[in-house]
Amino acid sequence: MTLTPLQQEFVLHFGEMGNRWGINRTVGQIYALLFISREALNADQITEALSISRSNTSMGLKELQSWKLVRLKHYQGDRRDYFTTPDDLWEIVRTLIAERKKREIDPTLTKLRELEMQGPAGDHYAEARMTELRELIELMTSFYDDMEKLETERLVKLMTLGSKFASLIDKAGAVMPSLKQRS
Amino acid sequence: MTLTPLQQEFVLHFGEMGNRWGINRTVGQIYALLFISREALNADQITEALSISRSNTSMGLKELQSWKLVRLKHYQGDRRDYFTTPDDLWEIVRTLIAERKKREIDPTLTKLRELEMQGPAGDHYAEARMTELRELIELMTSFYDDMEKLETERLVKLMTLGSKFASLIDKAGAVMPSLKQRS
DNA sequence: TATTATTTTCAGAAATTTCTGAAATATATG
DNA sequence: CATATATTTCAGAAATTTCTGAAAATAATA
Repeated sequence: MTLTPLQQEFVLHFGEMGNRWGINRTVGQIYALLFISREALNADQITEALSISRSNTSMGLKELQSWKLVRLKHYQGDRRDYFTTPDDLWEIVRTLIAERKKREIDPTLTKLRELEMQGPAGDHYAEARMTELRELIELMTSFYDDMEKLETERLVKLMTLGSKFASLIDKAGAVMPSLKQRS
Repeated sequence: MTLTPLQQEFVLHFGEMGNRWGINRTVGQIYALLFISREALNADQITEALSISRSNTSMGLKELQSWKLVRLKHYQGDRRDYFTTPDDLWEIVRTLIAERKKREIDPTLTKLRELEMQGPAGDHYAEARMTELRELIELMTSFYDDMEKLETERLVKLMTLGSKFASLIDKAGAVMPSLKQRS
């Protein structure tokens, strides 16, 4: 497996971006490689294409599996595991967002609830700030849940509304006053 | 400056989350501390509260400034810099999203356009995948731009639509067919 | 200008993460 | 069962990031 210059550059870019995305270079590169490969690849092919060690490939694939970002595939008469990304890009994005939410948002929501449970600590400002933060995370989380449920077609339609977007919101009926924006 | 147990725990939590958010522990802690402090703090106060070195504080504050996440404040007869977070939590979230988009999405969009510019490389599948990815990022980016423009009040209303959400999209007029979902 | 106060820079130390090679484990086949 | 194939684990090496202390730079005041 040798990469074309185009593949090479794409893969290296995702390796660099890996840092910013909270995954390491190798994991980024493996995912990029799978993403642009028509056929599923086995660990040895990945290892060779990326010039990394076999064990590094193994760990990277495990990490990608924990993110639910790769699919396993098997071929008749070949007992090696072959890996691919879902064909549907929207599915990939949904998974990515769900996993990032789980890792980056949910633990904080849990922590904030936990701290509030411990009861007032006489630290009025800090407590108010934390409550405000928790409420905002809850609001955004419930919005996420609603968007998550939408079929891709509706999601695409929503995203292409453009200037109609704001007026559409205004047309919708009133909402519960308790959830209105704080001053 | 000594922290209350509540503050302590909140600050430590944000330090831990820092990793997952692509900022380091210290930066996370500094931000958390400023977030729950009623008054603006100077570098020495932060240094003492977090038990870190003065230089680390300096670098952390610089990093937070590059994220546009802190405000500078000055007091009469005191030439030290005092730092705060915006009172408006929505503003903080908007800034955070804008900066993350800039760091995590925009470079890839640029790279994809650059690779497409280089013209067809005979690598049909990879090229198609990259085009698909670019188009999806562009769609999401334009949606982001629309949401970004909304006043907070409308944003909150949108987020509280709940079950009305899906039907609202359906009620909107048809969109340009060229931007419909790909099979 | 000299002095003091404040902040930044930066080389290297410390800590952490990433990666490798070798060994261990697991699984299939003759 | 013995052998071959495939994958995982893991200790330590390598690379990278984070943090510190000391020095330098910046800026106000006497």
